[in-house]
Amino acid sequence: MAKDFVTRAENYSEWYNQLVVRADLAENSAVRGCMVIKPYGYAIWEKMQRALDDMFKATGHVNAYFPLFIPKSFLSREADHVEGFAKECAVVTHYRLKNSPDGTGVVVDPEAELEEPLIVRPTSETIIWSTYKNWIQSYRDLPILCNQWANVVRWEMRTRMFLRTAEFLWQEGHTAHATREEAEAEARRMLEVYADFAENWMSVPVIKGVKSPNERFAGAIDTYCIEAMMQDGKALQAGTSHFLGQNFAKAFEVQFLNKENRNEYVWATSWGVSTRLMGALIMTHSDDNGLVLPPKLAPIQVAIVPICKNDSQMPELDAHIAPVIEQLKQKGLTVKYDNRLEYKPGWKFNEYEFKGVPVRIAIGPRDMENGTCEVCRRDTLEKVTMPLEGIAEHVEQLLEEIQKNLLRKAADYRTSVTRKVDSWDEFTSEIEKGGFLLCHWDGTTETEERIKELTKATIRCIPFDAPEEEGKCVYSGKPSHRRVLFARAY
RNA sequence: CGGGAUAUAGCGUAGUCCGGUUAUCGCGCCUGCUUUGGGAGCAGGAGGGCGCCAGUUCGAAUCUGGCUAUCCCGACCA
Repeated sequence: MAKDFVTRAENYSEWYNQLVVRADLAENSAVRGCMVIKPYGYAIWEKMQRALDDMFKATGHVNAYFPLFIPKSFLSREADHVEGFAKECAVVTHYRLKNSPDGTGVVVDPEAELEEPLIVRPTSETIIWSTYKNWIQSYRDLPILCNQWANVVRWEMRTRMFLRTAEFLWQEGHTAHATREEAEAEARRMLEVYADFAENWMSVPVIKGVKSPNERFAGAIDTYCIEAMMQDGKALQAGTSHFLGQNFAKAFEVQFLNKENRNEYVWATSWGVSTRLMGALIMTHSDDNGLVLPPKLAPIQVAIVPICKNDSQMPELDAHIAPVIEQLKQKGLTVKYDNRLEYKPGWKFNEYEFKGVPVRIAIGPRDMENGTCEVCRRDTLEKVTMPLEGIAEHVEQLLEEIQKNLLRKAADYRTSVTRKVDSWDEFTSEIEKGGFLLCHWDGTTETEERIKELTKATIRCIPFDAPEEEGKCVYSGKPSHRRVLFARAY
């Protein structure tokens, strides 16, 4: 059968959407801009959640849950915050429907208008800080290190599966601290957690840095971020951590009594990653054969496909393979044994490649005779026939190798599309090729916006590890002390 | 909200310019037999009235008007 999507479309986004659909991850919902995450896709998200949650707990955080609805007045308490989100809010104005007068259905009951409209949270800073006000009186109540797993709604003009949906799942951490230093350190620490997760669980290399003032979160003093590079040369913001200063504490009157018996405003951070990470995962590793998943996040780590001459042989193969499955499970691996008779082996091979299963084992009559099996790794599609003896140990090592290889491959790719650019001519031609451009920038928002206007490139971040280096702004020629990271982004 | 495009079976599509028997083909689905080491073969079968509304006409998937939805490009954004 002809492969019907894998010839990479001219249009990368078409390829991506096809890939998502074919890999059984998600589909568009009947609700505009919303996404149905299918069981296989959700299984990946659950693995991400679990890993992240463990990392949050290990850094002393606890989970809580806050309301979906935010009174309109709360949102407007912090000026920058409301300005940033006002244009994309879903608003609840009524609480009841009634039969329409002409009998053709139901209409909103005009009698049932809310006194104050409710906003479906686009993020929870406001509702949480209105709550923290009640939780905090003295320095003894600090710090508060809370996280919530939730859904949020941002009414985006244009949506895209996993990368920008109207409703999305995420976690948002909201912490409260007694000192500026402690809050800043917290924001930086959580960014490290995200970078660690991206690289060691997702095999997605990221660049850590700070956003330019223009790209800052609405209401933040500083926004730290991790930036990833997708295979089509576009950058993707994969996670953010904000140092909020005392902005929200002031907006919601959250003060604490310090050791000197004086009232002080609380210092805040917030940080979040979303189902967008799944978009990053897909766009970083996938190839024309389908999804490629890092072993640590793959819902199925090993797929075993028995091959037999006829139906009656299957019980014999089942018996032969049962101990192998057992050994693999003993190692804590997730194994899918697919002995369905209605699909042929070739079909199954393709199916598990679509789904990104890291390792596939095939065992047939020939192997039964020889005591062997065929092991195929998804990242390189390399096939090796080897003894069944010790297969569990081998697979365990292979999975680790694949996990590392994916990161290495992605990092090599990123290196190959990252270059230093020093002139405006070069910038305009190089940006067309995609990738990261490391350039000097004069530090002004005017220049940044002008560059965006002319080239669609934005400053992804000012990398933490950018060395001090004298140079001239790639656009204005004004002096600069370090290079910043430019790219076209999702 | 501006520019462009599309809407025919569960999915992907032909037909639309130039109206005319029973709306095309592929995948998938159902039945049977043969198959099973890279998406099996053959035979038979089920399923749609062409996004919605109105109009023109003896006759509309096809022409006209309106509406809706989706996709792409902008503006906006994690």
